[in-house]
Amino acid sequence: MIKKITFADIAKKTGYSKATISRYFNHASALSAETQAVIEQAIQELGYRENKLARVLANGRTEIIGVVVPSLYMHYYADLLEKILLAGEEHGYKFIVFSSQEDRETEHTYLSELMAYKVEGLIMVSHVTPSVELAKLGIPVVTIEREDKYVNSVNANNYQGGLAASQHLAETGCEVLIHINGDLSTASPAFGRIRGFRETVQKTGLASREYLQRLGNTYEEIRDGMSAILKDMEERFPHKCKGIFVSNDTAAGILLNLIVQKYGCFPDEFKLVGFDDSPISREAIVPFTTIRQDTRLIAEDAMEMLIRRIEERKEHVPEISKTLVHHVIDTELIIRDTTKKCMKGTRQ
Amino acid sequence: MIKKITFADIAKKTGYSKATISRYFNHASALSAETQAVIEQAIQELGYRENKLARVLANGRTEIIGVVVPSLYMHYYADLLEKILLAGEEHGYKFIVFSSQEDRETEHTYLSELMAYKVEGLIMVSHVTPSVELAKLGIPVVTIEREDKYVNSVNANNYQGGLAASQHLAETGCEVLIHINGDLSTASPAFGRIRGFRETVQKTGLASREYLQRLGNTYEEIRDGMSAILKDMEERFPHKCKGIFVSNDTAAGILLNLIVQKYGCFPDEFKLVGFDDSPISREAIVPFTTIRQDTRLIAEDAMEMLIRRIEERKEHVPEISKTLVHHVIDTELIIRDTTKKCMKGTRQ
DNA sequence: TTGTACGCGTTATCAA
DNA sequence: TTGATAACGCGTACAA
Repeated sequence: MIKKITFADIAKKTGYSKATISRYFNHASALSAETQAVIEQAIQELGYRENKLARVLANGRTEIIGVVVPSLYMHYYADLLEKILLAGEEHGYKFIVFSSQEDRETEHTYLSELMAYKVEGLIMVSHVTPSVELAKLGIPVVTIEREDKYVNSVNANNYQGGLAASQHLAETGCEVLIHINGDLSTASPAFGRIRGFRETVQKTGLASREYLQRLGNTYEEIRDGMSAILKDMEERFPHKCKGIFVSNDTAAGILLNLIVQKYGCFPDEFKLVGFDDSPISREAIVPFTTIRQDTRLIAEDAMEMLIRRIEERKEHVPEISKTLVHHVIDTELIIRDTTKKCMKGTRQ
Repeated sequence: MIKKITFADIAKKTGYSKATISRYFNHASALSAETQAVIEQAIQELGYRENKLARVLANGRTEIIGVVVPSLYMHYYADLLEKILLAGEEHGYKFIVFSSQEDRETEHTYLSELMAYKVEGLIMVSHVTPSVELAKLGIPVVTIEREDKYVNSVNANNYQGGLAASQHLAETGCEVLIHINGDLSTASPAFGRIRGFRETVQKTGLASREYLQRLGNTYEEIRDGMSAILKDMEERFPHKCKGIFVSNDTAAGILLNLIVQKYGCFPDEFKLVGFDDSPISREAIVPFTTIRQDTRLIAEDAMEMLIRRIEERKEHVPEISKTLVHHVIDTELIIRDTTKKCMKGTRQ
């Protein structure tokens, strides 16, 4: 910044024109070897630093993608963001990142900023802005694990995950299947976990119970909720082998602790499966079974999808493609120590 | 992007000049109320979208700050990044974020990109690029919790944290003080934790032992390391009340689990303090005492420091200020359930 | 209060 | 293979 060396300076020093200097950076092969060497030399001597923003004004390509996450406090989002950044950088994209705290208005401001900076596409992870709004932005958008009616998306196969979790519980010999989840809208991809659970209940004919209620965002809230649920479960299904499928690892971990604290161990009477494969599932006092979402795959797929749209727009006129794509990435059951076969086993 | 409306279009439609349209956005108060209304109207009708990149070319201000974190897998970095984003957005800055995976070369590329995009400043959290390099960039730089000899920085008061942790252990009546940490360079701010520990050992005259070795990055590595350390501690100090200060919560949590798994509870013979106040410290089977780094304060301070430098450069010629500033933010002891007073207590 | 004219650093289009 | 010149969209003296 101290002295801004530009193409003009290099041109003057080398005797070539600005156009040739530009070519050196963009189509070097079109220059004679000698020219390249001369320019290379001058660039070094002058200490030239490229200015990609000026290039943007001239050719329209920012190579910037916008990302909005709901927060980074939750491990899942942080992990996902990291994978998104890595996937995009391989293709030469940079990211302007916003964490919206799930505030609709804030998010609106952020989206305006992103548009003002002419981002070429948007990866939307936050879920407070409806997809209709996103579709209106006029740039390629891919959402991850959120309502996606009017935009492209990549989601985990929540249904399959819910199915795998509950089937696994049934197979361990549980007598009653229990599902703990938030109070989800059916439009949310995560609702698939509930569908998977319900299907298993139907297929197996096992007794069941769903606790669908706001789980809370703080440790204390979640703990109190889990505590009440634990009490209720024990009253309703005493001495039955209870297979519990909790929709996220944080809540699952807290429930696990409540159980271990109460019994001094994780009793055979309980089986537990979480969701996300976040660090706590592995680091818990009893490492617990969970459903892994492959964030790397999800991010790479989203990135590829977005880049494809961006390329399309460059070739086929700026007419935004109206064919929406929704990808679903399979999940994986990670079996750990909370789903050992029931010893009493009336079933099996 | 579909049709790019520019100031020229607004000017044509309203009959005003481009300059006046520009004024509408930058010095609206200098226009008559009527003019403002007319322009406002035209903007709406045309569906104008501002282009902040063109503005950059004209006035040099990108309002973009670069951030490089080592990774987002660790909760501490994700949390810190979130706070940085929030602190900066309040001042109208946007962030291009890179996660370098602690790779020196990758990081070099990222830094070049940031310079090419004319970021106004850099927040550096990753620690593989020495500060001499950072100082050469020619833009304001603030580092957080890393080697900072040649640049401005904000760090947690690691010394105070180490002191508080070990003193607290001493006060609970521990007979031997133990510190587990990585094999740190003395240039690393985190080395202050070791200094704090050592000073407490000297002051109290208690028996002590330091385990300074690579802790590892995976659960398995850390667990194996902790397991060996636990064994060694027990052999060296049988039946003594052991006060253990572990330099991060992940490792502390794993050690805690090993102890609880072995004894079926967290015995009076052990006292434990972690570092970071990451979620695991609260969600562990026995919520454990830890040292909290106020990431919000750290981020806000770093942001303020950086912005100050940026402003300075705008006024006082582009001569980069050579007076370095290093801030230190106090930590806080969070007392939970792993540091209850020793019952046997030969001391106290 | 408003307009004119030029500059910001690069790329694209035509020529040569 | 290279050059001249006009964009790109906005800000800002300077003038009116």
